[in-house]
Amino acid sequence: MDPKSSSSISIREVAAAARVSVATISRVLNGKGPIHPDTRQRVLEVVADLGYVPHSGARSLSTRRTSSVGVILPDVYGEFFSELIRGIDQGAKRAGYHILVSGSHSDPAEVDALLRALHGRVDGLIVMASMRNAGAIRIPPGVPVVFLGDPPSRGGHPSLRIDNAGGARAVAEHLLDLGHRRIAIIAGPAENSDAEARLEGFRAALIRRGVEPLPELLVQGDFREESGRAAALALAELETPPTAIFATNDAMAIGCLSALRERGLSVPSDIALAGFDDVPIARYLSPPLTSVRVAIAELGDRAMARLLAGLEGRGAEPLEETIPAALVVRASTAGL
Amino acid sequence: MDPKSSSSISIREVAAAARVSVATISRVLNGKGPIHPDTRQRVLEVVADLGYVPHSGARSLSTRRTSSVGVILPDVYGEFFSELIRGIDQGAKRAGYHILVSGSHSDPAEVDALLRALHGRVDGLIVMASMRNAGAIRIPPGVPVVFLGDPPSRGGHPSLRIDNAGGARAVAEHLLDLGHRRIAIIAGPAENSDAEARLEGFRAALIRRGVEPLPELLVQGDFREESGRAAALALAELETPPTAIFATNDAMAIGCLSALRERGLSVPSDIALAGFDDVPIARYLSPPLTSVRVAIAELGDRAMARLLAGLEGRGAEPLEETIPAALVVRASTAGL
DNA sequence: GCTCCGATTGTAACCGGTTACATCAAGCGC
DNA sequence: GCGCTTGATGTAACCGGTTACAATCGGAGC
Repeated sequence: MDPKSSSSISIREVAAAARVSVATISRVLNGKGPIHPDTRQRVLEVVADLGYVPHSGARSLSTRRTSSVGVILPDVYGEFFSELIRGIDQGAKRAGYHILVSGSHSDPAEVDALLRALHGRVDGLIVMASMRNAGAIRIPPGVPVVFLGDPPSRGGHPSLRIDNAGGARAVAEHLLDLGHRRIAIIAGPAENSDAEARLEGFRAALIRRGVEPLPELLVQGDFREESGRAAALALAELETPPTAIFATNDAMAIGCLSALRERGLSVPSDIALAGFDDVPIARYLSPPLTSVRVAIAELGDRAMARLLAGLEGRGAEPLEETIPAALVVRASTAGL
Repeated sequence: MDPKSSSSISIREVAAAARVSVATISRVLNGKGPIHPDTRQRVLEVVADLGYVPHSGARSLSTRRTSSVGVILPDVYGEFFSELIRGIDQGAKRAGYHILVSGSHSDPAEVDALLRALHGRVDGLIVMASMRNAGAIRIPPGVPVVFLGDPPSRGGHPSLRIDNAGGARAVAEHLLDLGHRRIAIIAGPAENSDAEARLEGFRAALIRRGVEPLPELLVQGDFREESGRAAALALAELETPPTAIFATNDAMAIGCLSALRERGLSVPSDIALAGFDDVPIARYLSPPLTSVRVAIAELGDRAMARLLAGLEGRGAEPLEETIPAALVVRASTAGL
């Protein structure tokens, strides 16, 4: 009723107030060992009275469990990471864990510093290192880690990835089935492994079907709307414009759409357009955008599940796991 | 070169290996107190050799500083929270802090449990509790906290908010200046304080200019695209449809746009449309969407700055701070 | 030569919990 | 009545760092 206004009280003070030992307080609060009902009652009253809250940091030190996991991402910007974090957080909460999130780590050295800072603060790690240079990351031995995205399962750590190639292949086959042969591709950032997998998956599918990808129909983008705009404008300038465009993510597809409309080109009658990611607004564009749906939150959730499995000893199952990507056909690629 | 493969080594083992005391190790690693160059050299070599990484948890216990702050959000879904987290993370990183994020806390009791679990794990908190029932949250005494959004500065904790009312007013005046008088409003979720502030700000501005908001032009939404669609369809059905629509967030405006186009109504010539948030794609819609730009990341950054100020003793300044919201006019509200 | 001082380093208490082990009393079987 | 088991609780070591205070040592000052 009148909690000490001072900073915080320790278990020993509670013990003194309840006229028992610290061990008893600890046991009552953790439901361990036999405790006399009267004692438990008294302890709980004192605890409530003093407004005592155990110091998790101290508890972690002696139990060697922090109940939290570190999440290291290349960035925390945009729809994708938002969903990813949501999935991870969801999985964490279900298991009573907390997540320590850190983003914007372009530099491997920075990631390294972060890993050190996290030592003793987390029980395990979920690391997404999309950039190529990620190979340099040194995971301290003995720490359970789950990788997201590209890095091959280094050091036997499990990894999860999105089926970028499969999704891209589905788009390619869909466009080919519609009769398209002059298909442009807007690639993502060079150092991004998702971007690369999508590009390669798409090209491979074209080739498999006997359609040679044309160099002049490959435009470099950076996954942002503006680069999609620029790409579309460049493609529209060609003497023989493509009949279809595959943007390797939705943001670029959106920029694309905006530019095509400006140019007076109609989608899909003049040019068909497909994206990747199936962001929530894809279906609300006009025309609604054909895209590839990836269960991003599920990716996060699975990652956390894998990590927790590792933490609790029950180990591996398959070392690599792939989250499926499903084609979602909408009006932007309606038949020719 | 051959770090022990075992889990982890302690400072005492390092001390033994370097033939010095633990105090010396600590001093070398933290740059405290005078250390003989030779000693420092030797210690650093041993540390590198053994791959020793200090246990942050233990350090926190004795220094009583965790270098991390808790971030409690009602949800972590969507563009808004993504940006917010980015801003917070950015501010945190600049100051060498980590962030413990937790979302999806609809229930105040849950938040309460979380606060307890975070005790001793974080130095301070950033709490966003948009839901009405948030008043029940009991912040433990002595913990620096910064609130985001609605809650009045309880217990003298500083709070930051977005200038929802101001932004909404700007939209209203813009539409009025364009000559619109029959203006529909798509409200956000009832229990959301941002939604309410936008709604009220808008209505107040209309009234101030002598335009009475009509009940039949007020549609309930939930901040999601689909509710925007539904609202637009309902409004289009009216005998006298509005000449302009203010959607209290962009997601709903996007749904709206999609429905209007489907209905064959042209924006802005048939109906003008404005949103709120200025999400990245707003400018790529067709027509580009008039919206209200909120520096969300800045909100997060400021919140962290305020919290850090509180942590370092240099206290208050104004207790409440408002992040401005600026009208961004685009084609969706071009002149009549 | 002796005292004093600063540089350097060690010792041990402490942060706030958990828990192995010890203690003590009561109940039980014989 | 005695040894043993079981229940309830206390004692103190330990988790892995930090740091106040003490100790040691070489040179400066007198």
